[in-house]
Amino acid sequence: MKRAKITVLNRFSISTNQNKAWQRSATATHQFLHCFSSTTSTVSNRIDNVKRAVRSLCVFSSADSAKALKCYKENCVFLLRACSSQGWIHGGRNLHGHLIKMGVSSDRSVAAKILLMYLNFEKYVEVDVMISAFGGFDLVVWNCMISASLEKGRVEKACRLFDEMPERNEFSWTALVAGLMRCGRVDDAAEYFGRNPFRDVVSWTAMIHGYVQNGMYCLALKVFCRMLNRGILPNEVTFTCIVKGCVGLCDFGFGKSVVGLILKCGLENNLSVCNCLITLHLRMGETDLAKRIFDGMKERDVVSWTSILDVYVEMGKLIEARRIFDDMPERNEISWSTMIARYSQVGDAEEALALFKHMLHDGIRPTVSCFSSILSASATLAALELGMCIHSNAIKFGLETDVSVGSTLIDMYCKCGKTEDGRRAFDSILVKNVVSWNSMVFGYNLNGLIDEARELFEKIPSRNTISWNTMIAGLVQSEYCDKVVDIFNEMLLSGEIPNASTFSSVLRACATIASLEKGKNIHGKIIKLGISYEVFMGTALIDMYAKSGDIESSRSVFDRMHEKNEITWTAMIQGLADNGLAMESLILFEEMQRSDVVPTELMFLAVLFACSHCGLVDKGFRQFESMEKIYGIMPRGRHYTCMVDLLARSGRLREAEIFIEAMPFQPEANAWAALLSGCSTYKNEEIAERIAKKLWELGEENSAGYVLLSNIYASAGRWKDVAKIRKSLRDKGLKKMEGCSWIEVRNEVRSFHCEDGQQLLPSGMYGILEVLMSQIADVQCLQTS
DNA sequence: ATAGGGTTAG
Repeated sequence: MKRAKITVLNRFSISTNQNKAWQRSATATHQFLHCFSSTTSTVSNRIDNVKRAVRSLCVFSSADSAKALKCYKENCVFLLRACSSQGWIHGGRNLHGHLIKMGVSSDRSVAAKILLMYLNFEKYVEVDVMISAFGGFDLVVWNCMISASLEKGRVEKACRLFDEMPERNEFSWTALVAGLMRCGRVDDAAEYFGRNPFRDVVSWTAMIHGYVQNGMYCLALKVFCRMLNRGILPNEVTFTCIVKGCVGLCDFGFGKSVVGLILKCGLENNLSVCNCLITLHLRMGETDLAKRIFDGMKERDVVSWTSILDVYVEMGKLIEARRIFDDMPERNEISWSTMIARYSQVGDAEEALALFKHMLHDGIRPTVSCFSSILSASATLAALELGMCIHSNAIKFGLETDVSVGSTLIDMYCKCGKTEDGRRAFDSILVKNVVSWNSMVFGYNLNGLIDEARELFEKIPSRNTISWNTMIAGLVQSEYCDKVVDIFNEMLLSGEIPNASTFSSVLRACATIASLEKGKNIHGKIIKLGISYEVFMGTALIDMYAKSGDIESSRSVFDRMHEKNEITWTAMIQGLADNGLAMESLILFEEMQRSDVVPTELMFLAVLFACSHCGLVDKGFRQFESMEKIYGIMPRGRHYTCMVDLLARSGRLREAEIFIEAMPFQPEANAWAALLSGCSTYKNEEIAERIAKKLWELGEENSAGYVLLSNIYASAGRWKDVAKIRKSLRDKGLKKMEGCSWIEVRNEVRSFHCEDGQQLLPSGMYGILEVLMSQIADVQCLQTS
């Protein structure tokens, strides 16, 4: 197709004496042109191509040398293929009419292309006409029929046609093998290839390319070796396929041997071979060699330029890449795509959009991937207006029904908070795949619409691991943790294998409900499946064990993890501190400081918490001061609250009060509460009242402070003040934060709230509670006596 | 003669 295109351009440049010709075929060409411009008025390049082509057609009429006839036929073939691939059925019909008028439609080279076009459009009346023009079903017609059936994905029909053929030649076999490969029917293709009596270089290449196409690079390499052993000499097409296979497999050792073979065959100057060698060397990390190949090329085409553009893009040299892009003699949709994708990736959505507009202006039809990359940039930046602009263009090109464009549209709208528009994008997708379903479920989850997510999840025709992970992560995020284990079990029943990402969500849920039994069960499954302690999952395990009170298991997971990030360290340090092992927590923190990990804000929170629970006031202060001085981390409200707690717990109430007063910003309500709590422990009514006054003045909406103060009054027997506080709590509409406890009974978590009546709980549970209460009382008796 | 195999991005 590309060669034909160049011919069209060449013809255009020599078409000077064309007036007479133009008049002669005026009606046909006019109709032809009109047809194209009316159906594709938005795409200027199609019209330009057609205009050029029609002019070339006209030139032929005035200068009918053999050379011109050949050119003319090539132009016809180019146009017929263009009509086929672009789905321009009206253009195709008109062109056919034109060819009849010019008396070339019965030429077999042209007729075959017309036949293929009608087969592609599935216009069987016209197909019959063309077949009778061939004089019935001859070998060429059969081969065309097989090719066309496979193009449409009708594998069974193609095989039937092939099996029914009276005789077959090398074209029949290769058409079938290549077509089966294109349809992903690798085994069938291999079977037919084995039976092929005409195994020439083209058919071997078709096999090699088929394996590469289906990502089976290893097999591609094996077939290539087999071909060499049979003494078949690879040609330039074989080399382009096998080099692509080496790149896919990252087998650069094999790649180097292939380069040697290319030199032996004397194909090192072939254009296509050089083009793929640029990519091979880029992927091998030999960017200098890649550049040298490009520089040494005698002839370069748009693929060469796009390949070298990619070298600079991959090296992260965006400015140089842009310079190459601007200087390129010719750009195609892939060159544009490459640039736009890179600008989108680095978050320069504005430049991506500018290039996108420029591309449209140049009459290049944007590819699906172009839309996807620029839309995902809009999604990341939550740039709704930009996304909508791209969306309108996708509609213009009829690509909003495409599954991958649609999926990125869903993502973009949902990340911008426009869930309904996301749903509309979802509904517009013509043929949905699991990615589009997952995107929509993710979108609902993202915007907290957990019921909608669940409903849609149930409707997914064939779920994959990502579908389950998305749903599970959504439930964890929306804090429906008790439902997570149920859905996880459902996943296991469905036969889907969970991965590290699944486990990290499920463990987070177990940690939240502090369900050690369930957590251990999950850990068992992880071991059974042989999943290694990858960072996120390992950290979730540490957190689950720590939150469930099994700090020994938590630590043992931590010690067995090979790769740790700052979140892992934080989880362990926090876990130790929370479980009363404050000293161990501090020791671990110091161990971490000696390694390369830089402490974070959250880590300091855990450390200060540990200090406060150990009564290590001075150490706490040293850490607090080191935050800003050594690590440049500004302490936040929560850090100050920890410090207040540290002082208050050790009875240094006045110091705590001064510390709060000296804070550079408004303290958290919890800071006052911590101090009040200290006042309560050390029975200091004086400071407590001052703090309470502050709380009143601030109009603080935090109930904990009031409750604490009322407790202080209660313990001092000041019942009038207690009543006053309770009234003010009621007046402000504040409710005492509801306490909640839960236990696990036979693999089921049951939660209690203080207001739960007996009817809400199964009988028998209260009996257990009574036993527990008496055991607690016994322990207390022992301790006091 | 006509019909079969290709390289560049994500």
